[in-house]
Amino acid sequence: MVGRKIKNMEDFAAVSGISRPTISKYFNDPDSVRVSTRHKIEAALEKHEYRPNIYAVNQNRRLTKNIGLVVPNLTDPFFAGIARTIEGLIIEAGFNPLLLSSHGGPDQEISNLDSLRAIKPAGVLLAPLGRESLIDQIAEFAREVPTVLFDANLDDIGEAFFGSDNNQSIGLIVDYLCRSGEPPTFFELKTPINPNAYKRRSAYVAAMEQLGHEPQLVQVDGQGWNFEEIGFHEGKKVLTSGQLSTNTVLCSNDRLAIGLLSAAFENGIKVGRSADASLRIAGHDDHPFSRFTCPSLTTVSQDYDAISARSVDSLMAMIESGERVSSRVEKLFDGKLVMRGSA
Amino acid sequence: MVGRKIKNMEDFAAVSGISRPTISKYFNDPDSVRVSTRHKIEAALEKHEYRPNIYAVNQNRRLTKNIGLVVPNLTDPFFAGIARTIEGLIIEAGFNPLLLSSHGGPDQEISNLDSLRAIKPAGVLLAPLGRESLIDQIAEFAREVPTVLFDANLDDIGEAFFGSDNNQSIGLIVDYLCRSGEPPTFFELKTPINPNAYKRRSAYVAAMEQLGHEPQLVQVDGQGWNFEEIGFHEGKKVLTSGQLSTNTVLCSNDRLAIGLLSAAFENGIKVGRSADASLRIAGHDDHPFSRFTCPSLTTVSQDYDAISARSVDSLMAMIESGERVSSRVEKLFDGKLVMRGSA
DNA sequence: TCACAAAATTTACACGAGTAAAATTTATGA
DNA sequence: TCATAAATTTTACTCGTGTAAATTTTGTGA
Repeated sequence: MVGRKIKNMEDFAAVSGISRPTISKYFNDPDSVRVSTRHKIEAALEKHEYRPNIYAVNQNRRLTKNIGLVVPNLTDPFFAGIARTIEGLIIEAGFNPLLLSSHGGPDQEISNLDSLRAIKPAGVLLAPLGRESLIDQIAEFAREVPTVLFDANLDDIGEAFFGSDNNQSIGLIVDYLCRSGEPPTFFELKTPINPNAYKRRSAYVAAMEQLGHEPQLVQVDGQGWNFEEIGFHEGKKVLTSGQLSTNTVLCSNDRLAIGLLSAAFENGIKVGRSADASLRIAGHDDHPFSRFTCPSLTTVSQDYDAISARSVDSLMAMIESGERVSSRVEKLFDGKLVMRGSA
Repeated sequence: MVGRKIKNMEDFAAVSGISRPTISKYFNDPDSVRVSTRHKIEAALEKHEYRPNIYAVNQNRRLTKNIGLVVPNLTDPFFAGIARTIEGLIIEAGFNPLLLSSHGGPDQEISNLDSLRAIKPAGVLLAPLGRESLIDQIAEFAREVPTVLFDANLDDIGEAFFGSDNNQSIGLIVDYLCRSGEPPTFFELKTPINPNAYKRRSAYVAAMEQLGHEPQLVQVDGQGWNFEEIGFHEGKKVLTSGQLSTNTVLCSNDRLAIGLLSAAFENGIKVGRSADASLRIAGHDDHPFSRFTCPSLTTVSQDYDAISARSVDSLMAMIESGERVSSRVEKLFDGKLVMRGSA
């Protein structure tokens, strides 16, 4: 350890015997300097501990190494999981992820984008709220900053969208439910926030019709993101009022199903596929918790590894090429049936 | 809208008819300039849309307005909830929160602190992993940056710690369980990651002894943060092997309890406080999900509004005074009994 | 109206890097 | 060994803002 402390690149250049701009080059790409030089720098680095000042670096770079990652609601373990996966991919690609949650609110969503703007990110991965999103402002942001949407689509916003094929996945589970018992009633919110919910609704209707069954929609009231609560309260009403024309319920998402399962339990209704059960309940998403419901929840898992990977890849491609895509890419991934105890 | 675009403070100073340094003063504290000046600036701001470049600002400020917020695991809705609350408080205080999750890994925890170092934060709020945390490195960080610990304590690290009084809360629920039925067996991990778990263990032992009962510990194997999984698998073994000497189980945390409830259900064991139930299960933390387990989980809620508020307040006080505290503060908050169906 | 202290503003320089263009060094082939 | 091209390094200037010190303006009281 040398006496004098390294405060900036100048100091570090001095102790390593190399000029400052060369050091700068090294930090931007270690392979861009001569090997002998690189070794000298790395030797000095081991002795002196120096890291370029992030703020000074980013002030002058045309593009920062920051990537914004905005999810609608981190309190939902489903999004927490995706966020974690994507964070890892961003770091792997040599960038710096900045995770922001919209906490279910459109104002927070915009405020998140504003924070990101200030940070001059190289790109942004955005899972929008959906129906409540302030479309115009998001569109404007996406025009300024390379943006890729995932999970929920907004028409023509961003350079690409990656999500689940609700037609395929709902078709899959409707098919399974019909084969294995009575055709399902669809349990959902009357006015969902998430565009996927609308797609799932029509996918359900289409799948039922194709199988020759009449679609049955049970649409309950409820606002916000506390789906378990809604599933529980409204589910209780539904279960006691005899609104169900069959013994099978397909919920628009797992969180509603978790609430409904809880309601069924409290009402002494036995759920499952065994002979003595009087109700089957299925969900969609393979929420981290659905393994541990009572009974465990039959559902469809989204291929969010693929969604994450493609979203990050596509953003990286844009950033590296420095060009916006000519035509917007939309790619939907298949879900997989996860058979468990509840249906 | 004027023709020429505002690129920097210089430009903005020109169009507003004020010198640049005065503008700078204004952005640091609008009340530090003469009222007439402030009005001029604000009028110009409405016309011209200008925001100081974050990087240039932070390069020169001794202290940034950034506050790091590190939680052990964002995938756990409990921490996601706290994080959200704390984020709000930080923003309210006029700072900029940066949320990082250690994802249950000590290396990630250190790497998070390293990222924060690079950002030169005014302060950091850290909920450490606990036993696995790389103590020395965290201690070193806390010496460099004003740090307040919450949720889990590490001896003598940081300027303050705010958490739950496990003695009080475990005492509360042990007391309740003993009054209302058979004394509880304590279900926990053999080698927990979280220091709170150790405190809860000894709090349980103390509470039982005080009530004249013999403590019964069931300590299961299991690593990592997938507590539901551990509770489920190990719980199954415990339930079938007759290790329980009473019909009541107190779990070290709700996530274990959720797994155990699931195991009980699969084994056809009826849980609850009704006459026909053969097992009572209670947890600790009031996890967001414990309302929706089957039956709903009796537990103890942590006062994390208080924990969040005090943590932020205490960090702000340090930042504003610019001094480290002379003696480390530790404050524990009481939990509240949440009576539900399971016990 | 004037003197004077207090407050606000301006001047001037600093911060810690990126990066074109110029200068130097290195590698290549005869 | 030398000329030459290619690669690397250095010189010199730039980015957008903070801030101490110097200057100017403002408000107050006589």
